[in-house]
Amino acid sequence: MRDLVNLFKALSDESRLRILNLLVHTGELCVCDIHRILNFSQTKVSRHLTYLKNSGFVKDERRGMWVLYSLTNAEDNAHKRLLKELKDIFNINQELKNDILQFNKSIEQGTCTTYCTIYPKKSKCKSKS
Amino acid sequence: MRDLVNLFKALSDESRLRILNLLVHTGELCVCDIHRILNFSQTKVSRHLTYLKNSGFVKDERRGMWVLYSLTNAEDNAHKRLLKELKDIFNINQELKNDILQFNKSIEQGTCTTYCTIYPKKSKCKSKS
DNA sequence: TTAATATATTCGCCTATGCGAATATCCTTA
DNA sequence: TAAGGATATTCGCATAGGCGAATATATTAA
Repeated sequence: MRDLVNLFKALSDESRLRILNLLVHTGELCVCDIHRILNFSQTKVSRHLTYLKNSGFVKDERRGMWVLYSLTNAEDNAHKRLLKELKDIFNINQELKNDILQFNKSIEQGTCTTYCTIYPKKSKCKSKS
Repeated sequence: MRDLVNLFKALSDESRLRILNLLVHTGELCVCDIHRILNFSQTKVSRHLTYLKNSGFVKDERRGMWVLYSLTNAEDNAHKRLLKELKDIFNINQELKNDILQFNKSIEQGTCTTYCTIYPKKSKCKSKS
């Protein structure tokens, strides 16, 4: 029960939903990419990522200088269901589409650290979506 | 976006989830039934019902002395999806089952105002679930 | 009109949490 | 080891929201 409430709490913030939307779409991103794409202060991004990590929605992995964040594999049943639904809800949300456009721009302009510097080979993969 | 966040905020509290679970299961209940079944103070029940009403999850209807609360018909797409998922999540949650047991007890003992006093004819219907 | 029951609201208090600014820490490279 | 970029944490402040106690309001019945 407490876990369930905490899942909803993690989703109760517009900044966190926008971050999750980006991670759902891209697979993984470093902090500075989220910072640039959403135009959030670095502190703000880091704080919300910590919150999402504690809630179990995301995990982090250090890659040299950078820390990459991505969605966790939901083991809990409620988590699994919510995540699935969340993806659909993101898909039908107009406002969130703009964030994806900003991500695409960062790929085209070569400013996306995750896919242009850390994983340059994956950068082309982006055209698939 | 703000609407979506507000839906999640409404679900970010254990008391509200327990109230919603009861309403999902029973269809509608008056404030005093929720008060007795969940053993919440009357103030607490009223406060959370007001919150749920403002968030769009429930509606109220005065019936003489009592005010009956029930789920709204979700018009919004995200609301519709969340509600559907919520019902499944409630179903697989062990802790919430006890609240349903308490409701059943109140039916058997004749202390459920909604189905023994306000709608006595519906009281038998309860055996269907 | 008065009493009783049901419901809503207000008040004071406390905690959670959001924010920016500043600072600390970690990692790489020179 | 020093510099610089990336990330995390701390601090001070403000607001949201949870709670119980008390109070107000609404409705019914006597």
